[in-house]
This record gives sequence, structure tokens and C-alpha cells, in this order.
Amino acid sequence: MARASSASRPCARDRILAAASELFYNEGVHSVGIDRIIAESGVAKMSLYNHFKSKDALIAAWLDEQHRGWRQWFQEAIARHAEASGESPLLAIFDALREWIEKPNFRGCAFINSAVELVDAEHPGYQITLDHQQAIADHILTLVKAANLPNPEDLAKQLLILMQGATVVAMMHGCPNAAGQAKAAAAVLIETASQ
Amino acid sequence: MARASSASRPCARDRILAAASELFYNEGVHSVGIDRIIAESGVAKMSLYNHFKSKDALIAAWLDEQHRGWRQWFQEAIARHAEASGESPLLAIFDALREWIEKPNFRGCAFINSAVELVDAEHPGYQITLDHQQAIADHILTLVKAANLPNPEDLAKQLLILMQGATVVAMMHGCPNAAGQAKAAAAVLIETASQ
DNA sequence: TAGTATATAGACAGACCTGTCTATATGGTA
DNA sequence: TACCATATAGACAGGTCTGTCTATATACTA
Repeated sequence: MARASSASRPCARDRILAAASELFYNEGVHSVGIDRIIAESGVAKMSLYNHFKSKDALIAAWLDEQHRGWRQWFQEAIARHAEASGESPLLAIFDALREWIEKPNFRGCAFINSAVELVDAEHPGYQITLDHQQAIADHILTLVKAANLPNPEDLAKQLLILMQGATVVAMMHGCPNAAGQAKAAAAVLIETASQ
Repeated sequence: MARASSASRPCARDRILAAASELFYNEGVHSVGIDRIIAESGVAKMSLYNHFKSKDALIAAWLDEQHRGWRQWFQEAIARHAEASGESPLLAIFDALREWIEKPNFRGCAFINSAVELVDAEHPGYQITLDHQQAIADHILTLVKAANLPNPEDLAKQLLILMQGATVVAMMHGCPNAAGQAKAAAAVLIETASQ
């Protein structure tokens, strides 16, 4: 277990990130201290600081990992839902969103939550939260343009607003059908834009 | 200045709440400690604990005060914008939202932010964040019903999603026109629902 | 087996936090 | 003026946090 190539147990770095991921998302980056992560991961404090320069660097690493994973999943889920339903990828966005919201540990968007908690734009993780949001907006715009709809920038922005709104409403209102309502609204906007 | 009736200086309690309000909203409830609030308000620590049982009680008092103030402002602003523009109160929601977003110290919704930070549903302030969100949803539903539109629950939910989404997009994307885009989308949804 | 890279457990220091408390000051009223 | 309610400044205690460090263990390779 001293080498990352061992197949029987994840390396220390991965165990730290896994523990941090669960704790940070469920409880927030400020409420979870280093000792909690150490206890959860079974990694020694010195190893943690060998892999990550500081707690802030760990937060940034977590956000970076989440950013990559979520982007990949988002694109894959949209394609999967679009294929399964035969509907436009623009509507499939909201099916993917619903799939995410319905996860048992859903507590909103890690990037929104972290931006709220970190506040400080100089924090090493803050820019990642913004990059993530921008990547979503860009992806939606790409899908809208691919659909050859007029005023793509406006429609993309409105769909982004619906998506972010459904995320927050699902979190704050315990609303199981926020994604469905957002999808219905998106359908109207897309239909109207097509005329 | 030992009595609240003094007209020359706010009483200690009000000064604490004013300082807490600014610091908590700008920097988050976890990042701001009691000593910061004491320094900002010029109130002695013992006075602070005479007025508020604990930091958590102060947070709850702040959220309660914000809840009352915001509700009042929201309804007044909608009425004001509806009268000035001659448009439906349902669209005026987004004019009021824009007015709020354009404030120089805008950093999203204090209730969403606090729900994210507090996490714990047992925290004395947590229920207030939920009550606040529910009050907004109820108010939107009331306006939709007053407009005699079909499927009021669905439309109200969609307008709520647009409103929350615009709030988050404005915060995360530095998007000055999120409220305007949400208003344009709302106009389409309302027009479609009317047919 | 020896050496090395990586790991473990956890003590430690200093900073910061929340809440308690002592001593004193201030302002209003009888 | 005396009394009382409320205020001030800030020391203090104990807990928690982040990051540094000592001592030791483990696993792999030559």
C-alpha cells in the first residue's frame, strides 16, 4: 500500500479525495476539518500534507476532480437520455438534471455551494467554481447552436437559468419535480423560438 | 445610549444586528466570528451575549429580520414596478429582481447562502431559510391565481424556478441581465399559458 | 537483506473561536 | 445625589482548527 500501483487498496491520495468529496459535499468545506478527513480516509496527517499543500489546496483538488467528472457525466447523460427518449438534447438536459437531483445524497450543486462558502475570489478553488459554471453555459450554447435556433445566446441563457433554478428549487424546496417543471418550461421556450 | 429610546445612537441590539447583517451577507456566517461583529458594531461582548444567547441565535435573528424586510420590500417593489410599467405583476417580479441584483453588494440570496452554509436542519436559522423560500413561492402562486391563468401551480413553480435561477446565474456568472432574460422567458410562459 | 519511498500514529504549537466573567463607566430617573 | 439598568473594555478558559514534526512501520526493488 506504499505504491499507487497496488490493486488491493486505493492509494492514500485517492482515499483522501474520496473522503473529502463525501464530507465536503455533504457538510460543507468550512464545517469539515482536516481531522475528520483523516479519520474517514485512514490516511495519516503527514501523508495528507505530503499530497496536498494545505486544506485549501485539497478543496481546490476536490473541486477540480468534481469539475472533470461532472462535465463528463453531464455530456454522457444528455446523450443517453436524448437517445432513449428521441427528444432534443436541449430537453435531455433536464432529464439528466432530474437523474442527478434524485440521487439520495443530493444537496445542490457543489460548485454553487462552494462559491457561497469560499466567498474569496482569491481562493485556489474559487475560479474552478466559476469555470465549471461557464463550462455548463458553453455546453448549453453549443447544443442550442447545433439545433439552429434563432437568438441562440438568449435561449441558451434562459435554459441555463432554468437549469440553475431547478437545482436550487430542488435543494431548497425539496421539490422532486423541479427538473420536470424546468423541462416543460424549456419545451415552451424552444417551441416558441422555433416559430 | 443605555436605553433603546435614545434618538442619537442606535441601541446595542440594533448595532449588533446591523454589523452582523453586513458581515454575514458579505462574507458568510462561518467566516465571520463574534469578535468581528463586536469590532464592527462597537458593542461589548457581554452586551452581545445579553441580547443574543449564542452566535447561532444571532444568526437566526439576522435571518428572521432579513425575512421580514425582504418580504415587505419584494411585495412593494412588485407593485411599484407593475404600476410604473403597466405590465402584469408576474412580469414585475423580474423587474424587482433586477433592482435587487443591481445593488452594489449583491451576493446572491442570503437564505440560499445560509442554507448552504448551515447545512444542519436543526440549526435555529435553518427553518427560517426554508420559510422564506416558501413565502416567495406562495406569493408567486397568489399572483398567478389572481391572473386567472390555467394550471396555476405549474406556472407558479416555473416562475419560481426562473427567479431562483436568475439569482444564482447573476451571482455565479456576473450576468447583469439574468433578470431580464428570466423576464423574457416568463413572458413566453405566461403568454403560452393564456392560450 | 539493505535501502528507499511511502506509509502510519499522534504529539505539539500557535492561532482562532465561542462563551463566561471581572471591573468599571454611563445615562436616566426618583 | 443615589440607585439601577445597561453599557463598556477586555481577560480568561476551554475547545477546535491548521499545519509541523518525531518516531516508527510497511512494501517494493536491487
